[in-house]
Amino acid sequence: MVRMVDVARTAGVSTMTVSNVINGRPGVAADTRMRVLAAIDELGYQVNATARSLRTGRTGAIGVVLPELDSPYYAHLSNRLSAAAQSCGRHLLVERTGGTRERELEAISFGHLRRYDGVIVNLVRLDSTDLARLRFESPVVFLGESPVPSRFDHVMMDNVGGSRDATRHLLSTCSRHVVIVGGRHDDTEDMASLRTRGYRQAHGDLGLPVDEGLVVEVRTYAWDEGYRAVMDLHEAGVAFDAVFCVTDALAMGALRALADLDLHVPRDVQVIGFDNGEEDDFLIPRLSSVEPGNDAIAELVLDLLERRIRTAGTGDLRSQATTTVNSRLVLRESTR
Amino acid sequence: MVRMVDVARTAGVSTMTVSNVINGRPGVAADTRMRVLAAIDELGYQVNATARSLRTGRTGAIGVVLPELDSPYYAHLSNRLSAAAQSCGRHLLVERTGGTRERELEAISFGHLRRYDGVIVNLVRLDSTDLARLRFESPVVFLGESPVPSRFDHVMMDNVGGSRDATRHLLSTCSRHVVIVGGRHDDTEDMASLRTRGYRQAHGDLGLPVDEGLVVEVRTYAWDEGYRAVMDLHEAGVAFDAVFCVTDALAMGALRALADLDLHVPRDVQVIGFDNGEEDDFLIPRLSSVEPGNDAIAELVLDLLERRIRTAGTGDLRSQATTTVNSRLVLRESTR
DNA sequence: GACGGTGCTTTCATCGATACAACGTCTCTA
DNA sequence: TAGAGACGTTGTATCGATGAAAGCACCGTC
Repeated sequence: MVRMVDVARTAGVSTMTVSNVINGRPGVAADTRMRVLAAIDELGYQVNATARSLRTGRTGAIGVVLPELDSPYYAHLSNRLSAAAQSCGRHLLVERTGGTRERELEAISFGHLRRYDGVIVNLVRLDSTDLARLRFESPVVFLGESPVPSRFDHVMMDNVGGSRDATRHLLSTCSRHVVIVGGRHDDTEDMASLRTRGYRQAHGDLGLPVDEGLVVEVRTYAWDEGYRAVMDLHEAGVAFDAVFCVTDALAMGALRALADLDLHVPRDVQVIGFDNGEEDDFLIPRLSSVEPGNDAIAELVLDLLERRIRTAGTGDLRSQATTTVNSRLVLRESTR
Repeated sequence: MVRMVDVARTAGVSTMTVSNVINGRPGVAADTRMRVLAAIDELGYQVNATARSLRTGRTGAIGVVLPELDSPYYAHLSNRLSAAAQSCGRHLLVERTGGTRERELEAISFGHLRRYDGVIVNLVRLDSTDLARLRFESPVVFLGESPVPSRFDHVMMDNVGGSRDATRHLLSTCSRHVVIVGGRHDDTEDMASLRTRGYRQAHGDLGLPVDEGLVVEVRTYAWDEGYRAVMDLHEAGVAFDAVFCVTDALAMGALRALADLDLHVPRDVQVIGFDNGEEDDFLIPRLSSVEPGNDAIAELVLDLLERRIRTAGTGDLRSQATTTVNSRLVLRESTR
């Protein structure tokens, strides 16, 4: 284990000088710098990030806490964030909670947050009261649907608006029995409820009643549940001529089920997803979807976090707010 | 900032006793333990992971270094690893290199590896000579195709065998002009070359020549390139009756292109992918694919890493080896 | 020759948790 | 009653880098 003091001895200087060279601080004579660099090279020295971090209180890393890593939405999100962070010279680490309360609590625990200079958190289980008693040192930006206390930065997509647009499109193109896969019967503040709210609003706007039999709840938001939902409806003899799925993965499952039932999309049944994943353009038929402003979200989140990190400790917290990013309906082949 | 010494003062003991309580070490009287726990609770104390890590040399985290996070394969892999690591009580962090040489080098640098107790690395740009001059303190397990010096643990899938099986299936079901999308004309040791090798072997086994015009190179392994490859072939007037894609994403693009060309799968053209992603079962048609043993790989990698971590520093390195996990062809609707 | 300034380098305390060795107290045995 | 051993606790050095402040040359100026 070669330490800074070893480099210093080899170069015939003090550790402070080595530190100055490493951190590019001024006030080191050119030849001294050369000697130090040579010693570093010779000994193969590398800074001990842990020691540095203990001393400075900074880690040089930012964290991203997500429920899952394999759903297309989170996969794209983490990739986007990572690429963006990289381009502004930051190290980004992704971790997964599995969507459990216990691990979400741990992820936002004081001790855990301190591992990073800043953290981006997407919670799905915790609610405002869980967050209320948190004392933060670490800059945090929240992402996602769960409401957070107003003193925190929070970026969310326009779940209600996006769903309303999607549902309205289905209703205005002569579909009369629009299923929502991944909807909720009760109205809380999670993703499913918000998207269902938009679905209800679209019906209300057009003076149409919502048939609760067309609101299908799911256990997960993955492919198989979308498939199962459509199959179950069909077996139960429920008539429908459009399906709005609250995620693209559900929509993929729904498309597959409709194909198995020999129902043509979009002629017999229209389908719209949510997330506008890159793969939507390659499905058969190409999937219409709500684009929640993915790029804008990633950029905004990093921007807010960067600002928090800069102003950390100054007590300057004027900018906290929940920002809602506009969504946009992208129509492809699965709709008329 | 509440420190251990604050807890100690409040509880009227020394920091060592607090440390013993926190780390569940024996030799603390029951009532002392109670007082310490009460003090911890009262002050809201949380261990400073950085300081602990500096002292012990352990971080409690293991790292996963991947080229991308949004390709279905890596997304599933990271999710699997994370879930498995969690179930054996370890904290897992994922980072992305973007597939650049520079960032891959940084990721396996001595200083960077020390951030973790152990690291799982999937490289795509570096070769054996880059790795040759590395001195590791940190336990590392390599994943993926690039060959690594024999002193390291390395888990890879059976790229050649899987591709051979896939190609053989296509050839033995009366396809005579099998395209490989994502193939390579020259033979190196990267993923594309290995999978092309299997493709060539299958031809050789049956005494058939390989038409280099059917070996299509790609820039990335994502959807759009699969689409483009098939479209280009068609526009060039190349005749083919089967497509083997070296990743599932490419295959999705290929399926989409074939649909646009009004070619029926599998009647006119058969398609096989590679990776056996969960979404394959929901594509139209359901995609036949090579299952590379994803679960086995994740389990094996963590197991090897765990062993490395345990034996770290003991100089006990007998177990290094390249392990190849068996692959298996999963036939669905895109093949006859 | 004394003085002040500048440019470079060193000294030393510090960050917070851990582990070794030592210590005092108590109990048990010879 | 001395000696050994177990038990619980404490003092202190340590991990490796950092930063404030002090020290030391060296130069030009009056």
